[in-house]
Amino acid sequence: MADDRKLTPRSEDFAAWYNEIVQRAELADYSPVRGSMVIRPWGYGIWERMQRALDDMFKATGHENAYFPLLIPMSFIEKEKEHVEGFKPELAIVTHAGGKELEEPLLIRPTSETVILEMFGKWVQSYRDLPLLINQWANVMRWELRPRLFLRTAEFLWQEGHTAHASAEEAEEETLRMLGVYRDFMENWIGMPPITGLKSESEKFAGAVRTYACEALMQDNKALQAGTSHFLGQNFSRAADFTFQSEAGTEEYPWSTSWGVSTRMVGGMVMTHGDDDGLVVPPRLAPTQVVVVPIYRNDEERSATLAKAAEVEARLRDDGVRVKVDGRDHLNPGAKFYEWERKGVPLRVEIGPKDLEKGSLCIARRVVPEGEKRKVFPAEAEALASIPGRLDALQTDLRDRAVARREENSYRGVSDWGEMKEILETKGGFVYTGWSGDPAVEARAKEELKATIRVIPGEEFRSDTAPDRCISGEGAAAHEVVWARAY
RNA sequence: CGGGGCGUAGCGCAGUCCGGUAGCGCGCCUGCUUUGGGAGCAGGAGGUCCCGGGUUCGAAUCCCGGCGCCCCGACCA
Repeated sequence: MADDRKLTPRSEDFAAWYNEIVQRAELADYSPVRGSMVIRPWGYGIWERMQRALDDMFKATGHENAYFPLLIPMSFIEKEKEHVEGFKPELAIVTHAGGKELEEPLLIRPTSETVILEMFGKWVQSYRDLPLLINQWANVMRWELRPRLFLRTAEFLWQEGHTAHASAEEAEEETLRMLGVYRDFMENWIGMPPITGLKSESEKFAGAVRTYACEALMQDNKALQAGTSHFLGQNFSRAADFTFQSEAGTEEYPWSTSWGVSTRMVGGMVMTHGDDDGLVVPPRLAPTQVVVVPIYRNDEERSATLAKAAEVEARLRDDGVRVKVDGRDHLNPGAKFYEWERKGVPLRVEIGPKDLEKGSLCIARRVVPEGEKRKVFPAEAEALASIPGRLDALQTDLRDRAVARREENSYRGVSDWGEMKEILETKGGFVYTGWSGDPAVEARAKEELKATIRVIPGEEFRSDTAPDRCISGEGAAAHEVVWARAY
């Protein structure tokens, strides 16, 4: 960077911009262990807001939290053939403990289906014990070859929901319900509107019957898989020899689901809303929604503006606003402005001698509406009263802008391979086409275009006119699919 | 695992080609003056120059061997 106070612009080098913003907004830092990161208070505060909102949504849909162990016996994961095939390359395995080599290696969970279903088997005897609706907040480890802060780290934080049901229909319903919860959360809390749908066979979770996913489009027009919900059929209950007695008296394997979202969503938030000045945190996720900066030239003004700042803080806190006064004396106001803008705090209230004199407050907005100025100067009472509404409006505005950007960069009705190639190699974005269902077409796209089918879109995201031919030119379209380059 | 880049003060870097005992900016500490968009001045603290060997009177610099990190790719339920 020419000026190390400024970020590399997104247009110049999006990856560099992303790395700089994550560190300079103090979201996270590299740790001594390659592939692992330290989540700093500002980043963790955002994750905590995400957790709280999601946890409420899980509880509201009947789930309870539990906690299962970090270490899983090697033999457990080997019980489900596809599962172990899928995960083996990225497992971290503990072979020694207590100064001795272990008889059976223990793996650090990459996900917990195997151990959770094993335990479910001990707890469930009858259909009356079903459904079992469990979630856990945990860390997992997948030894990724190429880590990226938040987007792909060896260790990451997530939640994994695991449920068991007496019927396939009920389990499928649960799978879709949680996909909907994720979508709702991403739209209304992160302001990161995903498209949702089914994964193709080649992209589904190892061991699942069907995988549904939320796919969001980042500002560089690459897709981010932001959450998945799996219908596991009876695969994992069979592997764990988990059975129950049905109402009819027969012994059956339950139908299970699993679903997860992770700290990757923090990366998605960065790449959805951040700009060349820094991070933009949606109000509902911001650990601090309003920062109050006092401005003064002498001790008298200092005490007067600090007193007013405390008053403003108390008033906003009463209104349920997360507010903080930045009373640091060794920084001048400009330095504070830049810092809080870089960290993405939605609103700033500036209080100086002129405001005290006029009985007004300065409200500076992190995101400036088109054609307007950053700062407005309403009378104090009006300013304070307006803040909750301003936060709500920004929350909605961020989402609406993201929806608009997603749609502007979605290309429907593409029927020619060359056209798809042209889009993916230049602008990027979501490309909707027909697909015969032949995996060879996916393989070709991956090789030639570095693109994959992100989802077979759910009904609501499908085009008005269903494509009739496969994008390969060979055969009829079995589905409409969405292609993109992805993280 | 392939390609590229980089390891020198907390951070960002120069110095390395051409060997001579370590420097710049930011940050940090103290004081004074400042404070409405990244303050100024003065004084100050801070370094196994990634590690190990070798060459040399002398190595951040040259030679050999390691290690680590970042980026691009392969891979990524």
